[in-house]
Amino acid sequence: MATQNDLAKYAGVSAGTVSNVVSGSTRVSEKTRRKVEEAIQALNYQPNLIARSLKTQRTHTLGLVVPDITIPFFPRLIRAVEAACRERGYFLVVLDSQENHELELDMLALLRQRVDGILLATSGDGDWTEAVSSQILSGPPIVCVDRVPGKLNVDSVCVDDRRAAEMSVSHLLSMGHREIAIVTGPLTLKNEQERLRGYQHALQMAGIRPKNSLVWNAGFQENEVEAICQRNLLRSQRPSALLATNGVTGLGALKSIYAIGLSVPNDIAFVTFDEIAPDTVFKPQITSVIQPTHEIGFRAVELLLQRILKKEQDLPRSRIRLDATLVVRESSRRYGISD
Amino acid sequence: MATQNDLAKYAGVSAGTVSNVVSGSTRVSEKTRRKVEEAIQALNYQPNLIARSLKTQRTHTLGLVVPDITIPFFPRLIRAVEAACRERGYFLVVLDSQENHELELDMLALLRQRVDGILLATSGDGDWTEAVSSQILSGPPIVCVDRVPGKLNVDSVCVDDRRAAEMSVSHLLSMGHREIAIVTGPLTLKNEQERLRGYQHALQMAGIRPKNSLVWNAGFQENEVEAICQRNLLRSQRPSALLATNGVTGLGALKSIYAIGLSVPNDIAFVTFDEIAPDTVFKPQITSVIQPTHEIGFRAVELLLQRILKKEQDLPRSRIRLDATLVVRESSRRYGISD
DNA sequence: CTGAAAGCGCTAACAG
DNA sequence: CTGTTAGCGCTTTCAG
Repeated sequence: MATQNDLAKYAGVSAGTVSNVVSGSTRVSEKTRRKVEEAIQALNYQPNLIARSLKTQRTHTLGLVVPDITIPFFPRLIRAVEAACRERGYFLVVLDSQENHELELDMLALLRQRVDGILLATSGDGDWTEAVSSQILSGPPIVCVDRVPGKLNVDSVCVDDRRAAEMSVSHLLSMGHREIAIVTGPLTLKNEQERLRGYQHALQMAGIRPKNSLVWNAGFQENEVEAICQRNLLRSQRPSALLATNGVTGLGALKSIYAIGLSVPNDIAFVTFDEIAPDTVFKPQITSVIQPTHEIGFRAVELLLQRILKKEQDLPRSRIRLDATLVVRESSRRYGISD
Repeated sequence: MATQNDLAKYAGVSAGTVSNVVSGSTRVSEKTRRKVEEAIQALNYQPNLIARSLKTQRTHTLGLVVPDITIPFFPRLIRAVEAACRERGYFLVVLDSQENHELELDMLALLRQRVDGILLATSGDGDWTEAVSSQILSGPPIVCVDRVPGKLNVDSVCVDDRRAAEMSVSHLLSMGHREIAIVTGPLTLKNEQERLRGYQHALQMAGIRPKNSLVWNAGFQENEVEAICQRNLLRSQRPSALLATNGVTGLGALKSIYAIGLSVPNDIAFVTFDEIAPDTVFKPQITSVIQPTHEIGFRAVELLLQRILKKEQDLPRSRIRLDATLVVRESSRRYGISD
């Protein structure tokens, strides 16, 4: 691999001048620029990024930590973020914390020296103690995407969780349901709190008093979700509709519905946040709250780069909220109405 | 961030000695080692990886390029590879080439300076001309996983494609099918060639002459797959069973079966390589060839690290083949037999 | 506009 | 066993 020094010798100029050409400085005459560019061609020069990083203290790389790469939502988010990075000339490294807070903190630590900024969709499993938070916040800037820890004071980009939940509940109400249960993920996440709030608010607006017995708070462990759903579904008065606030509880709830031998939507109507399977082939097709993945990714990268590049002016915290879309499919169709 | 120099001053020793302690050299007395370790604690020292890389020409990082992160198989593979890397103390960066050969080559180029070795599951879309190949092979060592380009002479780890296909066909034969079609991905991939060969071989063993009209060669573009399948399924003599050689053609085929209004397995039996949806909830449940993802990932990392670490002895090319498992579910059940 | 020189933080000889 | 030294390849003053 040729170095700038080699170029300098080949072109008969100094190393500093070569550097100026390579980094596109204007302080170089046309003539020498041309000479250096020839040398670049001739020696097939590629700048050494590691050396550059050592000098500039910038890696020109962003990190994205997702909580579970096997959930279909996250690959889509990854693609969006990757596209945004590519557009801005940044390299992206993706890590999967496997819904494990310890691992997540490890990964954040690993990223610290390797990236200029971090996009974080946190695991639901997190404590985010004061100590941990300040430790993390002392590293490269962070923007939370999709999943926002309740306690951490950071920039974030996600959907308007409350409205999305309200929309889902309104839909179920309009289908004639009055007994609507909700199965949430961990309430340590701001999103889950908001989605729950939206659910409660929509019910109240419709003159229905939310019942605690219809709020099923689960974590993100499959077994846990299924156990909680099964237990509740087997009780004497089963709700006529169920809203899951994310893909994990959605899939878990659906599994438990089937395990018990109920069918959707005839025995129980079902709506979930996020897609949990390819939507055209498999039955039942699930009514879902779809997030604008692409926009989330782009806005998050944009925000993060602002933080990175304009560190001078301490921007106020941004909480960007985007609109989600409810896609109505079979699983919430009115009783007894079929294809 | 404290540097080794800071440590040296704090501990009253030289920088070189600090380095010896940090990199675990034995050539250090107990006493000075202790002094330095105290300094490390006191100053909360973290070695600077970039500086280390610049010096050692190693990043202690591996790269994994997958062709489509939205296909459920790849997130699982990523997890396995990530686990293997973690176990060996390596950092992993994952890139998604989106089934686009140009992008794939770009990414390979980006990785060149950032990793010590590359795991590649190639896009089906690739040409791998002589020029491109030698260009790539001049970079860090590569091991292909799951998908192997026909032309590229590299180490690889994948399932025994031929046997897996034979197994699938045998299963369909045992269910009474004689007219079995196959829908393949691009035959530029060694795997697809092998799977096709396995299909043909299994038929011949059963005394059935493979027909060209039952070999549907598609690419990895959804539209393409669906178009080809639809066209063929609408012909006068429809096969009674269909084998898809990967998750992409599998999902495409299934979509076209449904689009035409056929049902599985009553109108046509169906088997595919790889899982294309969560298996317990959605109907129909699909009979699938399951790959040992975990083992693939571990073997691939192991092989790659051998290449990286033992460059002296020019190891011969390894082609590791592992056994796949056929999981029989509804979609290939015998006609007229239901739950 | 160009050259010389320092130094980012680390490792790896090599003396002592 | 420890200190000194010379870079890895690049950017960035600072003189000229």
